Amino acid sequence: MNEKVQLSDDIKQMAAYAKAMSHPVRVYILQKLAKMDACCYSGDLVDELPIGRSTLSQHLKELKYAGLIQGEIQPPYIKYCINVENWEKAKALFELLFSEKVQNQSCKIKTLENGN
Amino acid sequence: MNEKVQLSDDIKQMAAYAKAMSHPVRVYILQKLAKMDACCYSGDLVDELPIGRSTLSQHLKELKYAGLIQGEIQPPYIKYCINVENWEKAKALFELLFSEKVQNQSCKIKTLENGN
DNA sequence: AAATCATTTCGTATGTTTGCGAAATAAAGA
DNA sequence: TCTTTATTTCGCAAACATACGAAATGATTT
Repeated sequence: MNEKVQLSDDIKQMAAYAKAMSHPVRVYILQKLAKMDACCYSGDLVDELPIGRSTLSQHLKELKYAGLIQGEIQPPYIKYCINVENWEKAKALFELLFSEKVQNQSCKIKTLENGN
Repeated sequence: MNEKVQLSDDIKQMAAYAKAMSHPVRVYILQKLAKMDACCYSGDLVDELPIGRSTLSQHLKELKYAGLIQGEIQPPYIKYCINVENWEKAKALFELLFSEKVQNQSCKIKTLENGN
């Protein structure tokens, strides 16, 4: 009776990208790298963000792990920038989800408040 | 010397939306609600997803908390659908981030592999 | 009033994330 | 070679996320 669905690779991939973007510091880094259309150093970031070096390093690691950024060792620095290939993949996945033209349905009344 | 930046509300909001989307089950639910352009019941979902009722309920709660869905009590069911207003907000935030035309930079060589 | 149905909340276990400072690494300059 | 600089890894603590089954809720049907 229960036709259990198996969650597709696209869905899992999208969740993984979303997870990488689920922290304000990481959104900030991505925005900065995308906006600059350029690379930047860990040191630049630690100066402007209210977190410690090791914490920033972990956030960068997360973004690398998700594939959204990449780093090139350029002693004595490491230069980070967007991983364009995966960035486009993420873009496509989010665009696809948000492209559905959602309309207000019958359940307009928010009977269940947010946060409860 | 350290001009610490304070993370903007938009960045925090975007991270919150991303967090809500950071689990495959929740992506699946959002996709389904957006695609159907319709509402659905918790019972419909529990039949097709490989998770228990209480776990599903928590995922729905997360999505409600983030504001991406809303539920209308329609005894004996609860009908869920996309919260259009916030959906559009999320869409706009993601579009803005991804709209930056990123190009390959000098750090094309992935010296740091993903996952390490 | 009792049984049923859909869903949520509670309690609990386990695992993951976030943060820090200290130590490690790795390259460059004195 | 010793020191400095940039970054990461380690070890730890606190907080949060995910999952489950059992109990609670709240409305409907018998």
